[in-house]
Parts: sequence; C-alpha cells; structure tokens
Amino acid sequence: AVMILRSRFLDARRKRRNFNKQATEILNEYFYSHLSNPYPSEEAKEELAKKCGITVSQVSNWFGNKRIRYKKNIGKFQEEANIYAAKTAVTATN
Amino acid sequence: TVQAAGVTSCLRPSLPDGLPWGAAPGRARKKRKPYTKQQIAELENEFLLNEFINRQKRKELSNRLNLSDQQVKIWFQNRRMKKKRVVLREQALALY
DNA sequence: GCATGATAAATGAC
DNA sequence: GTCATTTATCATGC
Repeated sequence: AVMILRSRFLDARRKRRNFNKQATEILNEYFYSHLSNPYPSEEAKEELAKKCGITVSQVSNWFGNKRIRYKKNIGKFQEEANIYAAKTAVTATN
Repeated sequence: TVQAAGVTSCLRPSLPDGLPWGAAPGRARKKRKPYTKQQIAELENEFLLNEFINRQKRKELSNRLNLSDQQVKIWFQNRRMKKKRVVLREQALALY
C-alpha cells in the first residue's frame, strides 16, 4: 500500500509539463534538419539538453516519440516539416 | 540571416515511396501487452528478494503467472533499468 | 477531444 | 548481462 503510493510519486507522468516553445523549436530544427537520420549522438543530446534546459533523458524521450509519431503519420507533419526545412535551408545558404 | 532565394524548390521533404529510417522488419514484432496487477505484484515481490533471478525460479514464476520464460527474463532486465532510472532521478533531485 | 511527455513490453546491438 | 531503441499505453495539459 505504501509502495504503491511511493511508486506513484516517482512516476513522472503525474507531473509532466510541456516544454516551452523555444525548446520545441530547437528540437524540431534538429529533427527536420536530420530527417534522413534523426538519431543524435550522446554528445549532440547533451548539447540539445543544455540549450533546451531539459535533461538528456527528456531529449531521448522527445526524439523517440517524434520518430514514431512522424513515421506513423507523415502527412500530419508535412506542414511542420516544410517550415523547419525552409528555416534550416536559409541558415545553410548563409 | 533572412530570406534566401528559391529555397522551397530545393528542399527534401519528399519521402515518396519508402520509409527512411525504420524501414523493413523481417518478421512482425510482437504487440506489447500490459501485464495484470497481480502479475506485476508477484514480479515486484520476487524482485525485492533478488534482482537477478535464476532459471529455476524463473521457470516456476513464469509457469505460475502464465507468462513465457523469456517474458520474465525481459521483465527483470527492464526492471533493473527502471531502478537505475529512478535512482538517478532521486540523486538529481537531491542536489537541490 | 487530441497533443504531448513519460513509462511499460519487446527487440536487437554489443 | 547492459542499454538504446521501437511500439503501445498511460497520465496529463489545454
């Protein structure tokens, strides 16, 4: 009985917060600029985590969810893909 | 820093036919099926006794819980990973 | 009511 | 064995 209460306290799902817009921007920029291989290295994860103000595990979670949900319904993310693709294309030309 | 000409034309959002990264699994993956509370309760109970289970107990436990021998093995592996995850979180939390 | 982040089964690399 | 994943499910935000 006590165990179940403590386990629920340790379950982060019960206190999840959405990431701020800036963090999501950074993650999406990386994802769509590496769409052919959206698997950031451990070093890249640490850098993303630092820039986003989240943990490395949260970065891994985000990419895991993003990959599966993107693959499952590419059409739904098409508009978003074009936005970030254009954004990174601009930076690439400069 | 801003607008570059003819950007939209040279993009690569296509992915026309095949999936890029997660393409071809040979056989279909077994669908994930959550265990019952009783199954988890007994598994957790055994995990308290020893985090590493031997073949003997694994077999009798899988028999009793109506799970395959490998399912029990995998459960203990995942459970050890979960423990590590929780410990690291508590440590990070303890820094403040 | 779905979007989103985290967790629970299941696979595979090493 | 660990450990980064994939996938479905859970719990919450809004």
